[in-house]
Amino acid sequence: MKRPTIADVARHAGVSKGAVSYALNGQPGVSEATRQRILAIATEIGFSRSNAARALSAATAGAVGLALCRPARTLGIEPFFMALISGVEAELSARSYALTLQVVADPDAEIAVYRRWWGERRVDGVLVCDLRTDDLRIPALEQLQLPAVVIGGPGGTGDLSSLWSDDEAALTETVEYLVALGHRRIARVAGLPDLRHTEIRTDAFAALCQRLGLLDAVTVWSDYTGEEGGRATRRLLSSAHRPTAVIYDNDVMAIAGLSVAQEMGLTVPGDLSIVAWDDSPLCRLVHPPLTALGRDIPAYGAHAARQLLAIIAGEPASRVQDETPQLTPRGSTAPPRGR
Amino acid sequence: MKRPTIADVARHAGVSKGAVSYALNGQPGVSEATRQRILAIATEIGFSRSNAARALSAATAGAVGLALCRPARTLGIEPFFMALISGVEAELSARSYALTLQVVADPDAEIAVYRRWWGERRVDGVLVCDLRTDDLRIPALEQLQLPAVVIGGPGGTGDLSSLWSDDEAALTETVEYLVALGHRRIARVAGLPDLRHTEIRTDAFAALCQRLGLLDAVTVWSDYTGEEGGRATRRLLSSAHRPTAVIYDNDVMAIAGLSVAQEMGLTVPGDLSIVAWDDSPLCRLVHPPLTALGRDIPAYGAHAARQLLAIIAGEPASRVQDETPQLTPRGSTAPPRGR
DNA sequence: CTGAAAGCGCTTACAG
DNA sequence: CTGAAAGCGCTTACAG
Repeated sequence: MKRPTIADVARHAGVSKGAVSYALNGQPGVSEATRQRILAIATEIGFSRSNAARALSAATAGAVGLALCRPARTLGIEPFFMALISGVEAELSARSYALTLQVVADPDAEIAVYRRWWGERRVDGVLVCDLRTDDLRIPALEQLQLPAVVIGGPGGTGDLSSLWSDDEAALTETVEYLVALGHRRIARVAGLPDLRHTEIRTDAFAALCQRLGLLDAVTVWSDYTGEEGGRATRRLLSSAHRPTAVIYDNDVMAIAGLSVAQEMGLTVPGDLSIVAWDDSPLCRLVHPPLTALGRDIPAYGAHAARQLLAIIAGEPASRVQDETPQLTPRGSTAPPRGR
Repeated sequence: MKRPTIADVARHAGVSKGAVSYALNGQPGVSEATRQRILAIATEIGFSRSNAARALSAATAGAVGLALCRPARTLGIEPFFMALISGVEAELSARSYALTLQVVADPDAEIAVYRRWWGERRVDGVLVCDLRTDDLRIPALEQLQLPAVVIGGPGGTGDLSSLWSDDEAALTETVEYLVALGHRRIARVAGLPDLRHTEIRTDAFAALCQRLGLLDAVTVWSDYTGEEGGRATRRLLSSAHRPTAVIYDNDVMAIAGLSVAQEMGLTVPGDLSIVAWDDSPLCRLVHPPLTALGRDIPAYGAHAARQLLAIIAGEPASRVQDETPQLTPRGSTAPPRGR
């Protein structure tokens, strides 16, 4: 099939190519009547604007980039990313932007991808995930002046726009809930230690437990995989003063922790209460269903996308706090059985 | 930052823009020495080719499209898609192709996306998932003459290329294994009934069970969600002649089934054996770990991507049978407890 | 093996 | 409000 071009529309409408372009872009330069006629003809002959030509002359790619920098095995299993992507994508496609996705091995490779995207004019901006402490991607993006929204923070995002949720508040709510149930020995299985939000949660947990006088509070680090989450749980439950409640930094590790508890002959929630961060359908899949900290992740992604499109449109950088995760109590938490 | 263009490289190298283009594309027209010199200069001044300009003049988008047509809630939770995407992406980025992702609501919307991508010259080809019976996307893509690889089959893919795994063989291996363990009442919780691979599995299951004289063999349909998988399991386990083994069409439903069995006071594998299709880390997360039919899904995605790139490069359509899923026995299957 | 030039399909100042 | 024209940064026949 031969694709119609703007010249075909112009010929059919009896106007110049320029007029068609103005009509298509909703810009002044054509009368409303002419605009409508041009648009109708464009639809009629099945015209779509060539993205390449538009990208070249208008210096806009019509696409937004997302580089995902976790090992493939972690990526696949956490529902978080797919949920985020679906939200991002919904917002982008409503505004006729495409989403370009790339999986990278490490932050250096990710920076290389940003440079290439910038050089190739592949994307008009990027969404940055998994903010780290002293994240080298931030100065790299600042230097490229590539529009970007960092999904993470607050803090550590330089002059770039950012979007985050109040993990400190969510953690506080969770710990206070567990304390109200009667727990005094609470542990936490954290995600990768150099991620900024892990750091925020760890600091908040330490400070809060000290304030509440929970001396046995301990954080152990993991990598978000079920394997590591299970191992960490096994270690925790084997210690002399084993915790009566564990907070996990993601759903997958929490489910692995539940299995380990069952395997060690402990009942949940009788012997051990479990809370999962990042509520997902997985949490309702297991028995007992997991108490979890949830938020609307597709909406989170949609907000980030909208924020990025605003910056691409020329608005100044912004820092936005999104919805705070809410605790949904389910069957995995209860008062500790008296011992 | 000002982006260097091909003209800058040409000036630095003291050659014409055409020569730089030939050097970049590895085409005859420049001597090997000149090519090396041009490439070195390009790297030195940080040149990347504008994708827009290349797309416009070479009539190639440098991108491949993937439209995902499941509701967001199913998408996020099944590890399958992320694993597939990571494999696709690895293959594409190794050949400097980008992956354009779009989430769509239904097959009609998906066809509209293909038309738009074609009209905008956004992608050079597409990967088609979730092949259905009488799939309208097939004639639409044939009409557009948009290069495509259908991940699914065999059959029902018209003149398009396709890639599939032998689900009939995998199902047969599984049923024979369960029968060897002593199971006679085997049920199957299937995915969406209008998906081609569900149909293939259902037909194979019915034929095989009849051949083996398993008269209670029953297939119930579901939608891949844990919720529906759990409901189907509850129904099966409440029937007078409840099955002693259930085969699930995905990992998520199998885990939900396990929870339901536990909730109903049945032990797995003592009272009920469970097999999950699409082995994933989730299957090893639960207790007992699930016996599962697995294959290398990133490799599957990579193969599909490679096949598509070959077609884009002008090779004829091909139909390829990929690796057959392998059964990995774990703790969720055993001989049925005598009753 | 190399250079000059047309052309891909748009957008956008610039005249009218 | 509209038209003619330059230009975006490449690729690719076409001459030399």
